[in-house]
Amino acid sequence: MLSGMANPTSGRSRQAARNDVTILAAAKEVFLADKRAPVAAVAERAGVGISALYRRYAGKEDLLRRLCHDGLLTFIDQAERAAATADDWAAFEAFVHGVVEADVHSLTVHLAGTFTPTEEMSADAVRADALATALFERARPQMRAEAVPADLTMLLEMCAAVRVPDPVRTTSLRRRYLAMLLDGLRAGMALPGPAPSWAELSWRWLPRQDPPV
Amino acid sequence: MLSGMANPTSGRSRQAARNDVTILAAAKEVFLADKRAPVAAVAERAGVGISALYRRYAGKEDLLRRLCHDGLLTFIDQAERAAATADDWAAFEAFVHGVVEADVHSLTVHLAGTFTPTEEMSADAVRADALATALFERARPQMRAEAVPADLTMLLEMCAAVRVPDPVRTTSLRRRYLAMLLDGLRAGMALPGPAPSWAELSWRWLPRQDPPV
DNA sequence: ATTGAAGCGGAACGAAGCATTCCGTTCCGA
DNA sequence: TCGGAACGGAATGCTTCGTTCCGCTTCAAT
Repeated sequence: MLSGMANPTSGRSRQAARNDVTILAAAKEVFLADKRAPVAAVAERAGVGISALYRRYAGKEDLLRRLCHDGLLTFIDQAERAAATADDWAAFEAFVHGVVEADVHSLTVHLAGTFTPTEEMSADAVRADALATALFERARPQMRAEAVPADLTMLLEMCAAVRVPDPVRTTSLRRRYLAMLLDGLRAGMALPGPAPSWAELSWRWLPRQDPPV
Repeated sequence: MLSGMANPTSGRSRQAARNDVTILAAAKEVFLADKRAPVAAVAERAGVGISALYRRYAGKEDLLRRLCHDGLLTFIDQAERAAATADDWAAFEAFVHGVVEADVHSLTVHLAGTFTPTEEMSADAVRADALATALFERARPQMRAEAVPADLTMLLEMCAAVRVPDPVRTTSLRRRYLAMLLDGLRAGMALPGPAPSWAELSWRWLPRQDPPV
């Protein structure tokens, strides 16, 4: 085995390695558009057969879990990068922008509940929450008085609801309404009703079969 | 036929008339929670058999259409009531509050596309849009410069995305974030990217089978 | 050249889920 | 007493999907 794997663009294992990322990217696209999409749709989008997919993942749930975990890691990454920014509000803003841009929210929250989470995932979720809360707290002095960290979750949720057929336009529009939301987060009169508690939002992570819209 | 229908709370036709509203209310609840819910779920929620439902509607699509049309009429009604308010911003605010409170948005936009609309529905949709735009225009002087009527659609969309298992709490939280959104609609610096056009938002009314999450 | 197996495509299979129909029953109203 | 409106719910037939299986291709080591 002189070469190990000789040709960089050819060879069986090269193709296989490329399929790894292709399938994952296809899965992200497909499940972002429809979280209930069939597995076959992912394979079709990736331009591979179903076997290529089942060779890599034990089943649909396994793929979903991987996708969700990847999103969670992106979330954490964005938080850590943004935390380096000196200005408190700028750091918070950079973080939220990064999360919205990457469309991470749909991958985590919307897919959560469709599989039983790993312990590692749960730990990462806690870590992600801690990082996000820290960023929020830094920026809080510049927000209206009633703002709480749980509001961040809902802001992201609302941004994820902005969706048109064209993905590029979707991103553009999300920027628009994120700006509005952040402006609303900073100024205004007293907000009606009690703020959301963490408990009220954590139901998303519980296993469920029902498809809320 | 002395009595016509004697006992007000009993009698076959009385029960039937009551089922009319019961089924419609059940359908609203069920399809609000999951627009892809099976017809049987509606019957179960209403506490009736499936026949009782199929006696009233030609099929699932028929029921969906009816539900959507009802929502559209509620939307129009809210707009007309709000239009009577003298203060321009107060009128707009009352309208949006009313629509969010009634959770009309999910009934119209989210259900649109799951059936072929009636001509009457299309006409009502145009009428609804005109009324909403008028309300918007009246309040526009108090908004940030770039605001356009299409923004209203997205604001409602974002409010509809606020959802927790408890319906009462959902309404409460929507009030909270609607307040934030309206504050953001009024003040702030320049918004990024072009505003949405009507054409970009009208795709929702086109027949489709895909379930965008 | 041979060959063993990794990778793979896609048909086939079996389990669900669901809209709709059908039939037997109940009970109002004359 | 009786016709039939209204109904409950099982039965039907179809579609959708996750998963498995079989045979083919391709690569690398011999």
